[in-house]
Amino acid sequence: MAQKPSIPKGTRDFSPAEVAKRNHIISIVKKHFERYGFQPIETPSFENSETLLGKYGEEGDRLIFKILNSGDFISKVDDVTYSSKNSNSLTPKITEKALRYDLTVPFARYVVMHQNEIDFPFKRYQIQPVWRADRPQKGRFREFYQCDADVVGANSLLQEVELIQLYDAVFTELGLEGTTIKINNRKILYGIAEVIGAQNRLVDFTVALDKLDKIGEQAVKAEMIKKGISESAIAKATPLFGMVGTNEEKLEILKGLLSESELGTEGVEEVKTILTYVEGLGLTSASLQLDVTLARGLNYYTGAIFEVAAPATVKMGSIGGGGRYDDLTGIFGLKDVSGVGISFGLDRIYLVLEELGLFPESLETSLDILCLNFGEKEGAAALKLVSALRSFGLRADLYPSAAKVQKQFKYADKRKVPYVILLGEKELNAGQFIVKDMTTGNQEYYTLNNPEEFFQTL
RNA sequence: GUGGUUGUAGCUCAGUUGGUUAGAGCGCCUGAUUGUGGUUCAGGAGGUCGUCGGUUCGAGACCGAUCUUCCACCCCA
Repeated sequence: MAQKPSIPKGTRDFSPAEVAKRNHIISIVKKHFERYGFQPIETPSFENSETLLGKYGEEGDRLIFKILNSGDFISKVDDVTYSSKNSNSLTPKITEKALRYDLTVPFARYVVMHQNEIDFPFKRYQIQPVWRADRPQKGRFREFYQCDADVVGANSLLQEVELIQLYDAVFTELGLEGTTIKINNRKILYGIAEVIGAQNRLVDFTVALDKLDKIGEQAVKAEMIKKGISESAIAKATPLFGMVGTNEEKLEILKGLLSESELGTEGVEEVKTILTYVEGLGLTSASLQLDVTLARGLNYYTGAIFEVAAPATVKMGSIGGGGRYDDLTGIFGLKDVSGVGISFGLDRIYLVLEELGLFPESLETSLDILCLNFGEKEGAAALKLVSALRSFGLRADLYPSAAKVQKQFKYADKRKVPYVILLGEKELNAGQFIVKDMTTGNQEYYTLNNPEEFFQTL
C-alpha cells in the first residue's frame, strides 16, 4: 500500500460485531413496526434536487449533499453564471440530483406519485441511511440510519396514541428503561405566539424557546429580544418558563393562558386527549411528558410534536422524534392528506445501549460449532457432519485446512465458538466424534451416524 | 457555515528546553506443546511520528496549509 486508505469525514465502517448489534436494534424496531400494522417501503438514496430543496429551510438546504451532473457539465454553463463564481447560482446548473436528507420528504413524494395504488390510510415504515453535510460530533454523522414509521390519510388522534405506544414497546424490548417521550403541539406554540402578539416571529420564538433547558431563561429571553420580539410579548410569555408540575397541571396553566386563542385551545385539547388515552393504556418503560418548550426545527409539523430523550444518565441528544404534518404532500400537489410519524435514531440508540451495556451477550456468538480439520479423509467426514448440523439450524463450520490443532483451537476461542468438534483418524475409525464444550472444557463422545443425539443436548 | 481541539505500532498511550538507532502495556506471529484454546515462559515482526510544505547544522517536538477526531455554536437523529 502506497498510502493509507481512508473514509470520508463522518462515515464509518462496521465490523461483524457492530453489524450484529445494529441488526439487533433493527430487528426489534422492525418487529414492532410490523406488529403495529406498518408495511416496509424503500426509496432511492438520491432524489431530484427540486424534491428535496426548500423542504428543510435554509439551514437544511445547506446540509444537503448535491450530486454533480454527469458528462461535460461545466461547458453547458453560460459564461455569465460561470464567471460570477457564485455558488448559489452555479450549483443548480451543475447538480440535478441530491442525496436524501431524511425519509419523510421522500415518503411524501412516494405517496403523491403512487396515490392511485395506495390503500389509505397508509402505514409504512422505512429503514434506510440518510446523508447530511453536517460537522460531525458524537452521535452526529454525515451518513446515518433513520427508522421511520408514518401513517398518512388518518386524522384521528388515536394514531398519535399508537405511535407513543410503539416507542414504548421498542424501548422496552431493547431493555432501555427510563426514556422520556416529550410531547407538544404546534398549535399550542402558535397559540402562545398569537396571545403574546408575536405570531409573525413564530419560528424565531419557538427556536429560542426550544433552548430553555439548555441555556436557561435569561439567555432565551436575550435571544428573543435579539430576534426582534418585544419585551412586552416576552413578559406575557413568562409563565411558560417556570412551568412545572404534572402534565395535568401544565395543561391547566396553558388552558388559561391560551383561552383567547382558538388554535391554541385546540392544541391543548389535542394534547389532553392523547394524554388521557395513553394514561388509560399505560406505558411500560417510558414516561410521557408534556413539554411546551419542545419545538423541533422541521417546519412541516402542524400538530403533535414528539421527541425522545435517552435516560438521564446518558449524555446524548434526542434518540427519536416525530409529529403530525397536515400538508406535507401538499408541496407535491396532493392536498388534504394528513400524516403523522415517528423516527428512531438507530446510531444514537446504538451508542446509548453500548454505554449502558444493554446489548445481549448472545450477540457475541457468531458461530455455534466449529469442526476442526485433521486432514483430507477426516475433513470429508467432517463436512458431512457439519452439513447435518446445519440442517438442524445450527451455525456450523469446518476449519478450511488441516492447520495445527492449537491454531484451530485458538481460532475457535477468538471467535467465541461455544462448541468445538474433534473428528480425527481415531474417531473416524471408531465412527465417533468428540464435542468439546469450550466454557467448561468437558468433552463428550457421540456417534457419527446420529448427530441429532448431540443436537438434543443443546 | 463560525470558534476551538486532536492525530506517535493493530489498540490504549509515553516521548524532558529541538540533538545518536522513537518506547511501554495490550494485541499479533513463532516456539516450549507434531491431538486441545483461554494461563505461563522464551523469542520475533510491526512506525517515512496524519499528509504536504517551511524554519534549522539537525524536527515526533517549532511555523503554515490541508485532512481527520472530538467539543461549543448553528442546526439536528
